[in-house]
Amino acid sequence: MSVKNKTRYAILGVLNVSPCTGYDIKKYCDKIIAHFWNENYGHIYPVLKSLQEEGLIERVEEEIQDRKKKYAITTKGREEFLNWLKEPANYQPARSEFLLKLSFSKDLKREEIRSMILSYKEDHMKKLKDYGKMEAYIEQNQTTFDKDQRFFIHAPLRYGIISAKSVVSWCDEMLNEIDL
Amino acid sequence: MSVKNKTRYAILGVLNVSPCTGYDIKKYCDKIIAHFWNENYGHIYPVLKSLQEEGLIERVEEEIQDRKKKYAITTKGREEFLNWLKEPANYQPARSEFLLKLSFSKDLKREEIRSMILSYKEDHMKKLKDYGKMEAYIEQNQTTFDKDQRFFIHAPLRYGIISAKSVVSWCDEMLNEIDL
DNA sequence: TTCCTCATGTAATTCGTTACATGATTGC
DNA sequence: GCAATCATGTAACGAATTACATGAGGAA
Repeated sequence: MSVKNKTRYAILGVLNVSPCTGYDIKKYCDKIIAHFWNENYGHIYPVLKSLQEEGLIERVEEEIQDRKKKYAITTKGREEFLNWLKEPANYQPARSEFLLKLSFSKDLKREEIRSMILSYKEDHMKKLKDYGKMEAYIEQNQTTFDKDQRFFIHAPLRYGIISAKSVVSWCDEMLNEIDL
Repeated sequence: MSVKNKTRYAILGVLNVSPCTGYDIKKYCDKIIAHFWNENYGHIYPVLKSLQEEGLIERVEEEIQDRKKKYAITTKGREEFLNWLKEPANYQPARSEFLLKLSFSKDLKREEIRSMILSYKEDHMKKLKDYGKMEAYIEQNQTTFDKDQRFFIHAPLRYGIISAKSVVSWCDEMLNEIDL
């Protein structure tokens, strides 16, 4: 178990949806789950290799003609994946560079702090806009996804929306307070 | 610049408040900023050493009698720290193990998903309770902190409260939706 | 023919956590 | 005398990012 980590399960999870290549996995991360997960090639390929060595995934050779390496999850892999799913999610120690800066900002000018919060607010409003687009897309293509599928795409998205909204309202509260 | 990272600035930030030891820095992290930042000894001590080598901090020998190593930020260190403060906070790629699991949970029973969300809700309600206590403490000891100080402690705390509340309401929304 | 996307991988480095190791001091 | 806290550090490991390296195929 040379490389054992979160990536491991992210990969198994994607392969549990459907067999695909390392490249596809990266795309899935960037397109579908980007707002709460990220992966990079430098990690995907080595983990893919070690998962195969452990027998949790296997090569699928449809047409061996090309250089693509398509993988599928094995029974053993599915078992390990489901076990992981059922475990409670690990507590993740928070690390917000923004809050760290803010909490240390006593020596900055009021105006600098204002603009710091303002730009943070804008970032989150932009996020909100993106999420809105995604949500609209899911709504419009209701027929594409069945009700179950929709929940698993929609739920994390709602999470993003609600969180971003709460950040925006926090920003407003702080911008107000800072002028007093 | 052997060890250059966030820890670097977290340490400079704490030392910019007041000179202290590595041990004190750890305590500050655990007590004051734990809800949005964490550090561990294994990282603090080496970084402390390299910051000293770079001349950003220096030893303070009050009474050399004891084994304590008290550090203070230097002018050079303060300069670098303020420069960092003024830069916009780096975008941090999100990684939520909980959302990753949820989005991959299509093969779990509805009841399992319910309890997954429920326990997540409880975690955040507990957080909320802790934040409430801290907030009350600050309110009660208003005289201890001047208005400026209060803002920099209170603002991140409010952030935590607002965020946790939004998570709780998301959980309720999802628990409701899952039964439909 | 040039650029973009597809596609796979390695190496170097940095970053962060955990375990290990040690010992003084303080309060009960 | 014992436990808890104070106090400092190293080593090993594991995780994650970035840079590097390569090349095919298709579109403009």
